[in-house]
Amino acid sequence: MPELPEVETVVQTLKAQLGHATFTHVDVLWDNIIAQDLEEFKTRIQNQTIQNYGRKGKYLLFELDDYMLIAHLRMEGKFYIQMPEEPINKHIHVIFHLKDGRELRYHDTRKFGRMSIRPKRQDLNYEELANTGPDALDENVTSLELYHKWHQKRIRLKHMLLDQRFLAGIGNIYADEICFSCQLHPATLVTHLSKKDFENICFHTRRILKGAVQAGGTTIRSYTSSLGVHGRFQLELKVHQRVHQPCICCQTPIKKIQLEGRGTYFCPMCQKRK
DNA sequence: ATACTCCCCTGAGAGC
DNA sequence: TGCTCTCAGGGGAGTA
Repeated sequence: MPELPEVETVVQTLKAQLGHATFTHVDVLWDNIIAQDLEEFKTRIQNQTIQNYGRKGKYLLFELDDYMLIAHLRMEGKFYIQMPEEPINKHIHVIFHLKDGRELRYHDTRKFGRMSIRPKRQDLNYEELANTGPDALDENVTSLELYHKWHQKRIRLKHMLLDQRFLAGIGNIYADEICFSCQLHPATLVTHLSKKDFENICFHTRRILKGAVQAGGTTIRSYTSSLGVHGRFQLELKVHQRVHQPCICCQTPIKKIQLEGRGTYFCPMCQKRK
């Protein structure tokens, strides 16, 4: 599923392939993808040119002349740039028509993704982003700030990592990888974490996500209009999806448990509960 | 304020 | 082979 690095790859790829494209109109084939009044969405997109591309956490931000097109891919959302004559896959739910004749098509097998168009504003205070904290790659946020804000909460480490108000962009896969790199049990209570632990969490979060962005970036050339734009995570996962396989550090079989309703992988030897 | 539960969806995999 | 059942999962909404 797309997490921060995949979304970043999508942003960069669309920027390279679409540039300052202009929308003529949009066809919506599945209404629930649109998180606002459908007619309002359709009206606002007309004749808008993309001025800039951005991202906050897992949200894609297309800055238009007067509006911001905000999209979340959730589990399986993808954007394709295709020509009108290309067949429309059954999982295509939104078709943006471009002035240059191409189409930006939104593909989403499970229909979990959402998008909306809001009047543009400088402060990024869009309702969609209300629960989105600082971007995980925003270096201006210090571990000490995060420590003061979070260490007294009665939640587990995995919960904090998945909470987009902590650092936006971390999903289930990277949360497990971060816990592993920090040698912390995902069920550790946040109140038991030290300032040093928060330092490690920030360091490894950024290290892992940046590495994944790089990996996504390296495959950017392979994207074509028919291939789809969805980002690829090619880094080797150290614990996630590796149940029963030996830990790369100590050979202990990786365990899988349910935590916060999420499948959670960890090494019972390397990651001790504090 | 915080903590659950439900919901949105489909494809994959299990069981028969 | 083919049917039915179960489940994953980000995040918002609703409820306790």
